[in-house]
Amino acid sequence: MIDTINATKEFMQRCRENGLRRTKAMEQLFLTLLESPRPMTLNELSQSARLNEQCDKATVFRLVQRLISIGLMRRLGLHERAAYFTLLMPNKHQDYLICTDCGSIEQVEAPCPVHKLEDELREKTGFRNFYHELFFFGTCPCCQV
Amino acid sequence: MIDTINATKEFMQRCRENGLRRTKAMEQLFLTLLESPRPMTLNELSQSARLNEQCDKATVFRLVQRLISIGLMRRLGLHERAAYFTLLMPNKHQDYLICTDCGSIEQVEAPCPVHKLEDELREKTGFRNFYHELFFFGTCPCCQV
DNA sequence: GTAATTGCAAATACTTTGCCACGTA
DNA sequence: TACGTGGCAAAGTATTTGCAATTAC
Repeated sequence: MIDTINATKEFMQRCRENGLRRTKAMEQLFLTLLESPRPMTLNELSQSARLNEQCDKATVFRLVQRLISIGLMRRLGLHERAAYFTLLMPNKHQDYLICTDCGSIEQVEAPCPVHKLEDELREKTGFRNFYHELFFFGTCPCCQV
Repeated sequence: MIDTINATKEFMQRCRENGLRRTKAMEQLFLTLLESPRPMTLNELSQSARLNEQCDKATVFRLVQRLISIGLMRRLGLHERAAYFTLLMPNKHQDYLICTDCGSIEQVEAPCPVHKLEDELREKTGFRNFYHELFFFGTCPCCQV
């Protein structure tokens, strides 16, 4: 709890250093995310106990945008609004390398290092139809100005 | 090329075995995906050379749904329509375990096995701001009827 | 006081469904 | 013929933007 409050203060401090203004919404957003054991959607955020009736969806959206732009947050998954689909080739697993600037997607040629952990988790967690997805993200050489 | 055609035939065969009817749209969809080195969005599919003016967006959508339901395709990423966001804690990487039925998201406690490959790829590819995301998917014990 | 931030409403964008015509088996 | 599939149009849902009012500094 104290950790959460201190972490929030640190995040707010980093925002200030990056030219953002400290607002109530910002504080509640940090507390909400720090208290959550998992990533959250914009809807979950704007309807959470701390933010609900506290601020508008658009406010949460723009706040998150700002925090992403200064490197305090990240959007998970492929960075397009649309969903991606792939064929399932039996016994062929594929990892991907994605440019966060131009959106290009390439296949990773190296062998996937996750299968061992996948087997362990399959057994330990009791999940069925178990599989994993591994994506690498970054700015590709072409997009580095 | 011949591989692509044969693979398409095999996929069509598997569709038939699962009670789906073989249609032109289905054939063009398989060819398109097999020729693509990466996953595709519904828009990319319905506007691709093979499918464009060949069939409607809704058709592609429903076709993909059917193929997913019989296990020939997969939708990448978290299975919610909305995007997920997370705070970036310095030096804290997190992998996730997600139930494809109830949508629950848990943190994976085991150490992440990807860092070595990440370092290799960072150097080899010349990408900047490099990072990765690893998700495990499956049906959690609670959702296994 | 100045510029960033907010709320509300409207505009976009992607996804999903209804309904009837059509094509496969 | 019977029923899965397709096209078109409309509905649904998440995201994004415009603008005037408000707030942090």
